[in-house]
Order: sequence, then C-alpha cells, then structure tokens
Amino acid sequence: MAARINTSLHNALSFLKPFNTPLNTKPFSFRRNSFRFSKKLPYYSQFSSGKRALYCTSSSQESTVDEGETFVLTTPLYYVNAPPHMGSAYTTIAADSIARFQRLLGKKVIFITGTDEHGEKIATSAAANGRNPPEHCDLISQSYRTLWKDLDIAYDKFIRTTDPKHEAIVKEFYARVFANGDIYRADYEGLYCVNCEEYKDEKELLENNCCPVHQMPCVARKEDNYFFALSKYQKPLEDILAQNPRFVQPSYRLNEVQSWIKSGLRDFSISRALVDWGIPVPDDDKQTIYVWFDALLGYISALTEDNKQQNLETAVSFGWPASLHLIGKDILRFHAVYWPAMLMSAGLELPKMVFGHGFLTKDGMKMGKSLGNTLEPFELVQKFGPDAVRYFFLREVEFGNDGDYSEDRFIKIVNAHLANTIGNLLNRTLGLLKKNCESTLVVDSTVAAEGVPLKDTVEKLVEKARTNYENLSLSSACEAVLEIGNAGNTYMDQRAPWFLFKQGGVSAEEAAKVLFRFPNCHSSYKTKDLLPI
RNA sequence: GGCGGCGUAGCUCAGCUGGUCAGAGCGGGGAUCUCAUAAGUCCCAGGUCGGAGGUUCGAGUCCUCCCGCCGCCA
Repeated sequence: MAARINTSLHNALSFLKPFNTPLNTKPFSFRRNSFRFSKKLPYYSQFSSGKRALYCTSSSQESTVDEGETFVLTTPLYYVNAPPHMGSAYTTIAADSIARFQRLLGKKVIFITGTDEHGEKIATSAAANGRNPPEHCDLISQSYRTLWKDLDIAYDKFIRTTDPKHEAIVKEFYARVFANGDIYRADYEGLYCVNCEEYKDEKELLENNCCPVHQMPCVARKEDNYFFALSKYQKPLEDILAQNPRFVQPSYRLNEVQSWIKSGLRDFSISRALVDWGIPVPDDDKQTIYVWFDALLGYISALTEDNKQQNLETAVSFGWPASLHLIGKDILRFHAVYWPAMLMSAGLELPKMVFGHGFLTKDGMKMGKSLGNTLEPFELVQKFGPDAVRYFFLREVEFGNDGDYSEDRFIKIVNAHLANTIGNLLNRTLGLLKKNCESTLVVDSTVAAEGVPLKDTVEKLVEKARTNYENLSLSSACEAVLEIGNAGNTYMDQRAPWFLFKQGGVSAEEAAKVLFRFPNCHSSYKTKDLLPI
C-alpha cells in the first residue's frame, strides 16, 4: 500500500513486504493475518525475510454482529462487447468499499456483479474478432473477473446472463409479467440503432438518421415484437418517487427521472426478431428477449444458490430486494424507470435505492476510443497497485459527481496520503518497537490506551467515517480515516518516544507505553478496515 | 426552446433546513523535530463564495434577471 510512487517507478520498500503475503492481501495494514494477538512473549516471527513481525496483546473489540440484516448491493452487469474500461472499474471499486463497510457493521452482505452477454452487438463484436459468441463472452467475462481480482474486489456473486440459471429466472419472470397482462404483441416499424439495440424516435436523431449516442446511422426495421406495458406504471412510479425520494440518489438525479416519467412513458419493445444471440421468448423461439429486460434480472438470478432450487421465488428469498443498485448515470433510466415497473408487474419488491454516479475524465477531457485517451484499468493497476487506484478514485472523486484523473495528481495524492501519512506512521511506529522493544508489546494495548486523548480522538473520527460511509459520502469517509493517521502522527511527535528511549529508565517505559497505545487506538477501532484499500 | 445541475483560495472540491461558513485536501512559502518511506509536526491563502438586483436584523446558503460551462428532454 504505502510505498511512495516515484514518477517513473513503482517503488515498494522491502519493509512493506516482510510477510511474503500474496498479492491480493494488504501487507501493510493491521490485518489479523499479519498482526496477531498473542499472550506469548516474546515471540519472533519465522518469515523467510528474517524480519520480525510484531506480536502484541490487545483486547479485540468486535462490532456486534446482526446476522438478521442482509445488505444486497449490485454493480451493473457489464456488457461484454469490449474489455473492461475505467468506468466499470470505478463503479466496482465504489461498490466494494461500500460492501466492506456494510460487512464491518456486521451485516450479511451479498455483493453482486457480473456480465451482460446477450445481444446483437455482442454477436457482431464476437464476429469481428473471429470468435463465436460463447467464446467471446467467456473471454471478456473472464477479463472482468481478472480485473476485479487485480483490484482486490471481493464480490459475493458473479452472474453471467448466459448462465442457464439466469435464463430460467428470466423466462419465469417473463411469464409472470405476461400473466399479469403487461406483455402484448405488436408490429413495430422504425429506425433502429444497432449499437443501442433499440428503436429511436426520428425526432432525437441527428443528420442522416444518426444515433446521437453512437453517431452511426440507424437502420429502418420492421418487426413483430413483444411489448411491455410501461405506460401502465406511470402513476405508480410517480407515487413511489414522491413517497420515497431517496429511491434515486444523488438527489439531483431524481429530478431527471421524475421529468422522464412526467413527460409520458411509452411501452417498450422487449423482444427482437432479428437477433439470435439472446434468450428465446417463451413460446416463441423466433424472438429473443431484449438485452435490458434480460440483464436487469441478473440482480435476482445472481441470488440463486447452486444447491438450491433455481426459481424466482427461491432466488428472491435469498435477499431480494436489493438495498442498493450502484450504476453510472448513463443507465439511470433503465434502473429507475424500466426496472421498478418490471418488478411491480411481476409482483416483486423494489430495490431500496438506485445511486447513479458520475463519469470520469482524464486530464480534464472526456475519455473515448476515438480520442485515443482512454484510461486503461489494467495498466493503471499494474503500474500503481490496487490500493493506490482504489484510494485515488474514492478520495478524489466526490461520489455522484463527475471526476477527473491525471497522473500527476494521482501520484501526489497517493504519496501524500497513503505513503507519507498512513504508511509512514506505521513504519515509524513499528521501527521504534523493533529497535527498542524487540517488536513486542509487554503491556496490553487496551490497558495502555486507557484514558489517552488519542483514543478519544480516534473514536470520534471513526464515527465520522462511519456516518460518511452510511451517507455514501465516500470521499469524506476517506478523509476521516486520513485524519486518524494525522492524529497518530501528531501524537507521536508530541510524545517523542525516540527521545524518551534515549533518556532510559522511567522515560523509556513511558516511551514504550506510547507505542503500545497505537494498536488499540488505531487497530481495534477498525481504522484498518475503514480505509477502503 | 423547456427543465435541472454547476460556477467558492493556484489546482481538485466540501459547505444540510440562512446567523463561528469563508473551509478541506493537493501544491506553494516559512519554522521545527529527527523515530520514520527526502517522511512527521506547527504556522502562513486576506479568495468581491460567476455578475447585477431583491427578500431579511442578517445570504455562497432563499427569490429574480444576466453571463459561462454541463446534463436531460424537446
């Protein structure tokens, strides 16, 4: 985590790697796997590096576990037309930090992510790469998993929309909606954007019938499609948003959603006659189900358990409704309008919140393949490591707003916060302990910390971090954790244990106590876990 | 064209229901400790809170208009 980054190299200090830990763990945080609590004194580690690990005693302060409460949160199921981009990584990093926090609160967290693998665009993309769709999907889906591993993402469920259990859920859901009278068949003729995989109003098109999103000409199509009666849900949706304005977050995005609904909802086509790569419509294998109708259901199908029944009711029983759908602002319409209407039609509960975060820019510019200025998540994590990447985006982007990345700023922030503040605090503390106390705490840290102002300060900051996490103010939560590091550094300077050690005698004993307080003040109160890296 | 958002210290941004709200981080300047990762700690920003009016005892914080970005819808 806390090695300084030079502008040209990834400079990890040997001190940070004394434990020979696997890459996906955090060697420098007070994790239990590297920071044992033992009464045996003294005790030296037997790590191959020959460096001593720190062993100490401290009463652990576990939060009370409320097994009854389940917190289900989701990222979108990412579309496998191309390998993961930074935006997907950003959503997933944020989701992971929220999942970790909710676990700390003692909740049973089900963190869902996955890949959305059907549709004409996927088939086209596969063909363009000389693959068949299943091969293509396997490859890209795996690249998402790889990236999540690289970024230390601990999801609980990874659902692929090509998974048979997902298909079963989609068909069952479709049947429910159909039975509720919300699906009907109609001819549709219009201009179709292959990239959006949907029909466009002529009014919204640019010159030459170009799609405003993809800047590509739409094609005239006539299809006999199945439609979902979205218009029936106009009033219910209006009511839900009025009664529960927190359904759409941040609040300023709610207006947008309300205006969409207010301007009138039109039934939308939920099948495609000319797309083979998809889930067949029940009782009509000439058509496949529209990708969004398919993909949204991944949030439910992901809940299924392998050894349990693979049906809607069972899946729902494992945690639906979701507490939070975390998405980019571009797909708000599908999550805040289509999805709730679909759920109502099927008689299922609605998710509690949809949070649409902003977009990332690079050096102040919109990222795009055509501009050739994309930020590649694999390259970034390879160059700087997962902790730095996670921290930078959570801290520097006000969650919900658009945010900017620049390498210069990235390096400055990571060095100042993670290396100089947190990393150095740990390093100087452990260094003093090693040099003067044989890396052994002979006094229980909890006892040593009793009545010390630092403890009180840290407790207040932990509370601040908790509040911010609960409000999804992730940047402020990071800030609070950094303040804990600052408080530790200040305390260290005030007490100057290195000076006391030199004086020897009673002063040296006091110096040791100063150091012994750190595990209790900084570790037991979850500082280590509150830092989202 | 309609609706909405944004415009606060060099940079990135916090500021909920109006009265310690003029702030934080980064950068920069100064001082200082020396255990530590050329790290730490302390002090320093006189910014007309985009502009102009208005409401109020009092407004970044509410209202109107204007300017500049951005989004959604048309």
